[in-house]
Amino acid sequence: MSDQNYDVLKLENQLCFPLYACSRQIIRKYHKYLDELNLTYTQYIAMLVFWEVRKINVKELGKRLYLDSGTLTPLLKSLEEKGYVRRYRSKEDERVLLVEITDSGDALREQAVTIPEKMNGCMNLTPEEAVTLYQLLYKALS
Amino acid sequence: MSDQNYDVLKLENQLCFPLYACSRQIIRKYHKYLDELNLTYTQYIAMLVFWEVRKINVKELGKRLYLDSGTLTPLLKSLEEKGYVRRYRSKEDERVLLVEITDSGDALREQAVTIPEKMNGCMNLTPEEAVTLYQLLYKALS
DNA sequence: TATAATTAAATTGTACTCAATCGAATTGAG
DNA sequence: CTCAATTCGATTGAGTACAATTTAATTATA
Repeated sequence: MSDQNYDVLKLENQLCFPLYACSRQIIRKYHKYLDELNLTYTQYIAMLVFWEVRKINVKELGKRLYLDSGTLTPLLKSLEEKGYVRRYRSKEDERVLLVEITDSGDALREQAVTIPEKMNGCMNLTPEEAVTLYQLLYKALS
Repeated sequence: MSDQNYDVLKLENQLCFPLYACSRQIIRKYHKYLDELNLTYTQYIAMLVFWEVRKINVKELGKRLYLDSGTLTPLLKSLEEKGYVRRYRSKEDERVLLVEITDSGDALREQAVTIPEKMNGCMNLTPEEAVTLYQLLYKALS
C-alpha cells in the first residue's frame, strides 16, 4: 500500500478548510465593530433575532442559530447581565425559558444598523459573487 | 429616526451567518469520523499539513492554517502527547519551535485517507457547485 | 559593542462550541 | 390515574479561538 495516493488529504483539496478559515476571518472583522456595542459575534447574531422577533424561547433560538443550550445558556445570561434581554420561565410550561428584548437592547439597534454597511466590501467579492456564495451556503446547510 | 429601515439587520440578509453555520455544521460531521482517529477537527487539519511537509515551525503552520500560537501551542502539545508529532527548538534559532511528524503520526495517514470519501456528498452540493463554492471562499480569503 | 527593536512561542483571560449528562416538568399509554 | 418516555434548559468537561501580554532569543543601529 505504499503507492497509496494521498492527494485527497492535501489541505488544498479540502472544501471544509476555506469554509472554516473564511468563517473565522469574517467573525474577526466583525469584532472590531462589535466591541463598540460590547457584543461578541455570537451575541450579535442572537441580537439580530431579538430585534426581529422581540421574544423567543431557547429551543427556537437554537434552531434559528444552529446552536444548543450549552452555548446559549451562558450567552443569554451574559446578554441579560448587559441589560439587553430579560429571561423568565413560561407560565404555561415551566420547562420553557422565554427571552425577551429590553428597551436597552432595542436602543442598541440604532448603533448596530451601521455595521452591515461597514462590513460591505470587506470580503473581496463582487455583489454577484456574494449572492452566489450565499445561495450555495444555504443549499449546503439544508 | 423611528422610520429607520432595519432590513440590513435581518439574520437572513447576512452573508456571515450561513458561512459561520455551515462551517460549524461540516466540522460537526467530521467529528464522527475523526473520533476513530482520536483527533479533533483542528488537530486533523494540522495533521493534513504534517502529512504533506513532515516538519514545520509554529509560525509557518499558523500561516497555513490562519491560526496563532494561542491556539497552536496547546494543540501541538496534545498531538505530541498522542505521539503523532515531536516538538523541539531549532538549533539555529532557539526562538523557533520545530514540529515533526512521528512514525505513529505517519501511520495515521492510512486510516485518514478514507475520510474525504466518507465526507463526500455530506453537503448536498453537486461537484460543480462544490468547485464554485471552493473558488469563492478562496477568493474571499485572499 | 551596548542597547533598542524585532521576532517567535508561550501564557493569560474571556468566550464560545458541542457532546454527554442531569434534573425538573410535561405528556402519553395502559 | 400512574409510571415510563419525552422534552427543555442547565451543567460539565475538553478543546478551541483570539487579543493582549510576557519571556527569551536574535538582529540592527548608534
